[in-house]
Amino acid sequence: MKEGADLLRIVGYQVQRAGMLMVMDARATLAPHEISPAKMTALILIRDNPGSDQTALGKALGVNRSSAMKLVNFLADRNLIERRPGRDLRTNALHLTPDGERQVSAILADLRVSDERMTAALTADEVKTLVALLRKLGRPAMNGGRQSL
Amino acid sequence: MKEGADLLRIVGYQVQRAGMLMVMDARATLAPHEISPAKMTALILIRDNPGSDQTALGKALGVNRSSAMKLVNFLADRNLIERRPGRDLRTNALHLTPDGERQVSAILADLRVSDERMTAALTADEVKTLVALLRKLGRPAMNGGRQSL
DNA sequence: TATTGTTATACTCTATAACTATA
DNA sequence: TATAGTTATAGAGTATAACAATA
Repeated sequence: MKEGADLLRIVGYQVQRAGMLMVMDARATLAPHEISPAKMTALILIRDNPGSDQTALGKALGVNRSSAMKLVNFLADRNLIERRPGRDLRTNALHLTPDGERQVSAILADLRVSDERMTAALTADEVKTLVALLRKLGRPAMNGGRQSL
Repeated sequence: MKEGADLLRIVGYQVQRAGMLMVMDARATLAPHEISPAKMTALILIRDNPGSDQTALGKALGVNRSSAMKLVNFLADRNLIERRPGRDLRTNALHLTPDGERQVSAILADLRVSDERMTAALTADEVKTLVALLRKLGRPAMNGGRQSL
């Protein structure tokens, strides 16, 4: 099936479709570790932001509190992370366990293999450009702070 | 929450995250039409590939036959598309109805507004570059047809 | 034998709403 | 009043497995 002129021009479709292909490969690659790409992302975010609470994790992942709960439960049940007392009595401070630290490195190695396979058609410069452009999406246009009409 | 060095480098994460932001905006924009971004994609694909069968539609969308069935049922129930006799007695040929043709144009207008809002920070050239790079993902590296070691 | 459509079923992911403890 | 965590429930979306009809 061919993508017509409209689909070729809708950036959201192109981004979403490429993302789907990348995630499908990542999912298959991570399957032996019994962890999904989204859960691996959560694990990495907790590692890089130790002491964060569940609500902040959810916001970073684009899901709500109760969905974040499920991710945290999954990771905690597998002893990859633990809930420690947070800044007040309502909040949990999320941290990787020693076992989590060890496993995240191993899984990350496999994830990088998948990522490099899927980006093999791009030069290093192209990858840099791609990521820079992706990170501009969903943000207001830059025009020196002046108000546009 | 901050994206650490690993997440910044994993292209699949960046693509998937940007795609999520784009799709979230598209979903909210299309909500009044009571159609999801994925279903709208299916509708556009059928319009641009009239006479295709359900299996081909599924492959184009990255889902299997039974999932494609649900999409086709949804669109057919709303009289946006119809199943006509296909190239043999097993297959359906999918076509937009006159009503579907009318509606797809209206929905597309709204979808473009969302897409342009989310890409407002990029120049026209940057959008072209972004789409070109996205379309290289998930394909083997180009090296003039010569075999790499 | 293989393919297409179809159906039933189950699983994953997510959201909503309500509740509690705390702020 | 507002916020964090929690729980139960429901709704999408998808996959698997089976079957009938056709190739």
